[in-house]
Amino acid sequence: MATSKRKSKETSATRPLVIVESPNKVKTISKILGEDFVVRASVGHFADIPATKKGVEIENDFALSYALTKKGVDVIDGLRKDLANASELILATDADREGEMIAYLLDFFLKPTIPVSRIEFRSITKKEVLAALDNRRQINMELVEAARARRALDHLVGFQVSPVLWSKVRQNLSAGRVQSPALRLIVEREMDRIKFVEVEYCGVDARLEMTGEVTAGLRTINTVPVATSKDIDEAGVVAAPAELLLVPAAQELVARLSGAPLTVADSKNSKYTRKPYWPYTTSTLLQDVLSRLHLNSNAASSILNQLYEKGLISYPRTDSAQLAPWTTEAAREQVIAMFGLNAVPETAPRFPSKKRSAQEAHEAIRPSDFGKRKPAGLTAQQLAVYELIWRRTVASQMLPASGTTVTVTFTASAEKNDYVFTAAGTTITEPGFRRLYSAVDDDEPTPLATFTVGDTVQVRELVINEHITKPPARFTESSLIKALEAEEIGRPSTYVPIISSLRNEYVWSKQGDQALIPTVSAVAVCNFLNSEFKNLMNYKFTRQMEDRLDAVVEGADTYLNVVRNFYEVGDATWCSLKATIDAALDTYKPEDHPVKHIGLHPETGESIDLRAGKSFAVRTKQQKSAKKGRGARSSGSPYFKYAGRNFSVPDAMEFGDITLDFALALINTPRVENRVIGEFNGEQVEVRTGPYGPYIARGKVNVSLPKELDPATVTMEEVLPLMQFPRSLGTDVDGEEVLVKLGQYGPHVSKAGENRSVGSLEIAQSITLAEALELLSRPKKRRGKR
DNA sequence: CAGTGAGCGAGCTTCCGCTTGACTT
Repeated sequence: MATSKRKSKETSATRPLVIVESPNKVKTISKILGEDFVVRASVGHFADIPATKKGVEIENDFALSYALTKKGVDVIDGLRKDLANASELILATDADREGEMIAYLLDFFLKPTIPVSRIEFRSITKKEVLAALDNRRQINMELVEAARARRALDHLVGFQVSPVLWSKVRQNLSAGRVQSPALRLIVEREMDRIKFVEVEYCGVDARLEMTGEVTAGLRTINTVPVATSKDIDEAGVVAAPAELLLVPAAQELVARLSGAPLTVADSKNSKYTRKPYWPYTTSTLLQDVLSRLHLNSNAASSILNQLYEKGLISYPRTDSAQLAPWTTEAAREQVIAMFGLNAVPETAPRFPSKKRSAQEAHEAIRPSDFGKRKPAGLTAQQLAVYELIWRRTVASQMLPASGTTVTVTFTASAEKNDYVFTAAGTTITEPGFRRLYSAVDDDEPTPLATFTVGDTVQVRELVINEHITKPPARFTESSLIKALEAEEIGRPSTYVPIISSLRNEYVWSKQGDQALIPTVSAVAVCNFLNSEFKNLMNYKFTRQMEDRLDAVVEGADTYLNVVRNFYEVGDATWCSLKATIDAALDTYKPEDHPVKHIGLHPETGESIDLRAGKSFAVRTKQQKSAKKGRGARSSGSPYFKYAGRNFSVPDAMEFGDITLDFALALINTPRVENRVIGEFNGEQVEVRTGPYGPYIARGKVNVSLPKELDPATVTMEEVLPLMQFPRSLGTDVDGEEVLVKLGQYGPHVSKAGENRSVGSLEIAQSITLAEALELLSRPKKRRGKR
């Protein structure tokens, strides 16, 4: 009998073709299936509906015509060749709605004449993949219909509502099912911060006279609770029965109580238990990585992908925290090896998603091999992320942390007033999962000394702590992802792109800070959408959509009915999108809706209103991505009008800072006219003021005026040093000229298209050829985020 | 990147969800 190996090669023309989504899965699955199968990848979606209003043919029963994407043409070409030699086609795309759509589109574009079947597996193990092969089915058309409905609905929202923004707010803006509620979260939080009323309050701590540091905090005065931040709301109102303690009263109190001992009135024990954290999903992992490693979400997400490509972790885009049985077992074995048999619970905990929209097509994010504790060849950041994943997954199989929390109550009396202080501490008897993992915001439990009821303790010192209530924190990339996931808005593969997309027009951050600050445009768009598109801005919108799609999957509803109801007819869930759009176009008068009424001019009484930029200035997408574009046009910035003049306000300005004082200062700043200050190399040199401040224009070269120079008085002599650029440093041994230039990204050296930043103008002025060549020989820095 | 929005008007912008690479200074 011929060896099976040779046989399979000879008959390769009849091997089944298995198609998955991720190219990174191909190798693993090939290894499992052996040479009897050919495994290929679709590389995600390879076809889409056109990105125009015609993407959904409303007049034609909302038909969708999918066409191959640029990348998809090559993918399908390759797959066709593989198909020509295949005995059958097995569609093994992800086990979720989009995966079913991709399977359907593969079938649609490949038009196979051989048998076709669909299989699914949630983790790539021999057992599961082989079991899947024995469990063939046909493409589930209900799932496909639901996916089409999702696609159509998103397209309709994006491509019908965005143009309304162009006509009512300003050009170049966008709206979408996911991005618009995300924007609302950020803008609403900003408004909460602006409205926030700060309140000063005090606390009093008694440091007890005993060995070891014990501090008891004042809780009540004559049974009236002393207000803490949690008793004070955003409007500065204190919730009864708590009352504010202010500095003078606190000082009086301290004077009165000074020297008085505290009596131990009560000591209560309660059980302390903390369950292990669930294994990571994309959302929880991104949150943890962002808050621990201080990366932006793009960087974090690419590290996850790198670990995945190296085969060190399971698939990084998942909404499931579930572990496959063998993973659970491997994690438990790891725990037992490290901490003994008693460190694992009798039955392994399970982590089924509580979210209706969860598709759970993959496992939780976990190490591929628990034996790999510190894989070699990783960067410090990659290792740190791997380590987190390893710890969290293994810890998920450990015992809860448990112990006892003691709360001791002390009393003191002075001048007919009764004062109650409390102190609390926790003694851990079983550290459990905490031996491997604790969250960033977990408090470290500390034990409290033992007190006997009836004893008295001397007070070493009474300390007054002054506080001011803090406004709610702005969203960070991390907390935004958390909020989106909580509202079930967006999918694991889109959390990071959504943030990038918001950063395009709607949010910005200060250097070195993670807080997301909305632009003025963001507020304008949010105000408009809140007023005219309440449904879309409802945080429940996506959940409502998912319910409707579920009905399609169950066969209780159809694509046409869902999409038509959404767009044209309206029903119990939705009012017609078309009617809403028409109403907005018809009745919304932008002039009646300033972004903000700044105030009245104190002398003239004239109203000063902030308005979004106008439509005449448009920056094309090509220009945004710094490709060759058409003429230099920029996005209109917000402005206010006063006394017939327009005053622009930077779009990236904190909304709360756009006050009447700010406006008056702008109005009173003398205007600097453009001014020719001299000539250089036969070209006129002019000082101008642009949207980014004053600059020097010479021919086609623009250079920002350094801050220390005043545009009103600056002389040719002062700007002469700026005129020396671009400057030749000479030629390298290979004959290439080396230049120093002032460019869009600052001063840099340049040789044959290679560029390196030189950091400062001073260095640019003094740099030598040798230094420039040294810089150019260094590896390129990765392009950093702003 | 480069304006102090008069008027005219053509032409442009835009979604979410799957995947990887390629990546300015």
